[in-house]
Amino acid sequence: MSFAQIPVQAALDYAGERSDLSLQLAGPLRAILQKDGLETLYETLEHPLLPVLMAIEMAGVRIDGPALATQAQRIDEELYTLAKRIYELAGEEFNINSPKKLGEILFDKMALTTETLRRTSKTKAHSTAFEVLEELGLVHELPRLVLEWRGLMKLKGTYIDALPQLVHPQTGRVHTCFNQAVAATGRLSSSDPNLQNIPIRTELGREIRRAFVADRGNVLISADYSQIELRVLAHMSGDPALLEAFTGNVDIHDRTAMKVFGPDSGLSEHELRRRAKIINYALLYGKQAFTLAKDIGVSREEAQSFIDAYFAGFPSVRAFIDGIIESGRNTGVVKTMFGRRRLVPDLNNRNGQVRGAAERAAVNMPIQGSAADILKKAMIDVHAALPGVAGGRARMILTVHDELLFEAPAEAADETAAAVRELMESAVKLNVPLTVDVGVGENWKEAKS
DNA sequence: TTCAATGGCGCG
DNA sequence: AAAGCGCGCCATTGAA
Repeated sequence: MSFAQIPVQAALDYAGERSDLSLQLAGPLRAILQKDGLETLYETLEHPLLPVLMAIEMAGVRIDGPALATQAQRIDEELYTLAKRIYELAGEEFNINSPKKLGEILFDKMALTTETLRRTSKTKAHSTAFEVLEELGLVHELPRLVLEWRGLMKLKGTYIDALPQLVHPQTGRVHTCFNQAVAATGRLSSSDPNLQNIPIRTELGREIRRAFVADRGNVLISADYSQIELRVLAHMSGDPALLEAFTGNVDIHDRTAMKVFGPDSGLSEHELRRRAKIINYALLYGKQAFTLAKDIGVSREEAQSFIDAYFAGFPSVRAFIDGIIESGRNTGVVKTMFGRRRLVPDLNNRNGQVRGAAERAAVNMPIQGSAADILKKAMIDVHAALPGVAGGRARMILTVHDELLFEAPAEAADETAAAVRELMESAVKLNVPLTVDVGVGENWKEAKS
């Protein structure tokens, strides 16, 4: 959308050139749209979305800089303490941020080993990725400390230190750039800065998210689609059990737990739901028993039996997956509900690894892409309605795949929340209801209730 | 100084 | 790491 990545002088030179090129390209590109049956998608979705994205970018988001600065100090102290201990255990000082140096310490100097050799894909060096350090952590303290150090370092470098520097001097807010033609599935991406990967999963992460705040007198309103990809799956596959669960407002993870683990597995409700959630979101895209076993802490054989039970319980899902791969192999293309296309030539690749990866991507695209289509439609509808809501004082300020974030005067919070929920839930008509969770708060974390 | 490749990891 | 998918950004490394 913006010139975020283009140097100023180049942008000046480029502006005129881009206008001319756009004009030259319009004809040929229109012909391609027509040939591929994409004119409706363009006219009704992508083109109307453009001004919405521009409005969001210009609105920006307010960041509580001092709050982040306070965090930075505390993190620095923890990092210093951790590093000192790591150096003691290693018997020398080294760059913990360098996988190369860390590997030399762990595997050469200390001679730690993993069950099976893990090498990085490009350089065939010893991997020091999370799973490796996690395994090494069972027998030694140092890798555990390195993981802790990495977690702090990641959040500090990527968010705590970086975000305050990106506050625009004129607006006092952070303005991202939404990229409309990057993701292969039709999703939007966000860059400079990326506001679609703000932390939330750890306590420190949640602290960072609390630094995304509303202006004085305003509140933030978060509205996110509940399990939208699974609902899209229910709609597209027509699976009776999935349709029934969503229509009857049954908790989908509990339902999967029942189908996969049975009524008397002996597991706690919480553990059942946790495992079922992983299964729901993973199996659809081809997760293997090997990886599932690691994720939920069971044997490979048990994991395989869960996978078998899942597809036995949702038979149309199996057929849906196979159908996408089959038609993709024949036509070279997979599509979303709205007709968005992704070319998948590698479905016929003779290399099994490459072919397998292509199959998983091909199955993922119609689901992830249809969810993206739906959110885009909702964005257009909501943005069009905002002038009539809360006296036109509510603004859309962010979009994150299945969530929209708004800023509105505190006294208009309820009115705005209700309007947003209604518009999002009725943006698209599926064979299952779309439900939206709405929350209000002074900051983003609080608004996600 | 800048760039690209790499390993690694934040989010949905 | 890869043997769920989709992204973008960080620091390091080596080269230009």
